[in-house]
Amino acid sequence: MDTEKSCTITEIAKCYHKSERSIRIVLERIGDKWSMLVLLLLAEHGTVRFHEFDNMIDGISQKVLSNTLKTLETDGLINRKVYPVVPPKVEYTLTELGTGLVPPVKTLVDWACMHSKDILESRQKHL
Amino acid sequence: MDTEKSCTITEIAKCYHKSERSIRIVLERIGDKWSMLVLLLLAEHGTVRFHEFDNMIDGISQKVLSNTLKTLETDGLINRKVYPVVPPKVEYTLTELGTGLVPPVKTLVDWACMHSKDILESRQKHL
DNA sequence: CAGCATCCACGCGGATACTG
DNA sequence: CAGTATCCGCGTGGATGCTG
Repeated sequence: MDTEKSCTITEIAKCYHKSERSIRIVLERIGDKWSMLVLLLLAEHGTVRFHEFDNMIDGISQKVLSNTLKTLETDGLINRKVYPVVPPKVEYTLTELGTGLVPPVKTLVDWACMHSKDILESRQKHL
Repeated sequence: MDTEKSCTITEIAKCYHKSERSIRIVLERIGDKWSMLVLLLLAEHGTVRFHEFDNMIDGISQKVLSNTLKTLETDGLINRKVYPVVPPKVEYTLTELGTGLVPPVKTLVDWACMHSKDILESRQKHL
């Protein structure tokens, strides 16, 4: 019943507030501050370690990075591979599912880049 | 300097935390609870009035709907047309900019519909 | 190195009541 | 009809310090 074959927006609107809806999950993941950035960095670099994320992403804290990675893993979008060595080594990669999400997200980001001026101008006007 | 022609993710990662970045603005808009639903409903219905949104969208409050519409207007994604009659009549439509955002978002929503099972299963596993 | 623990501030979203 | 006004709870994100 929650297979969500009914993908007309009008249908979705009637149960959108139920937080279990996967559409909400995906959109929330996209909207949370860092998830999509992590996803796209993985798409660009293939394999990334924790401290590499920390270096690449300016302004993120370790806790938030940790949470972001954990949630992405829970949602099946990234893999976490731990090497049993000292000092510890952990590598993150995209899953197949995560890889599939990259193109649509990239399209969106490209759109944002192209129309940044329009949006910022509109904001200026309405200030 | 904030023209954001540099659209490699690695570049974006270095200034992503600055909230003025339009990429963040767009992703936030997508991530906030109702904006994309409103956008897609407009894409499906063309013109929608305030109380029609209220009826179509289950679980939204008037205040939140009002805020959502206001922000979308500020960002230049929707138009607000007021008819000077009693009782008041206000119609919302997509702008050109907003119309352009629809296809990428729709792609994302379709992806979410198609892979909802995968995500929910993965969540189950990791609970 | 790759994190967890703790504490805190802020803002979003929700509920309810009121108005031009 | 199409909103505003007010109040409130909660969760996200941030800062700092500690650990296997």
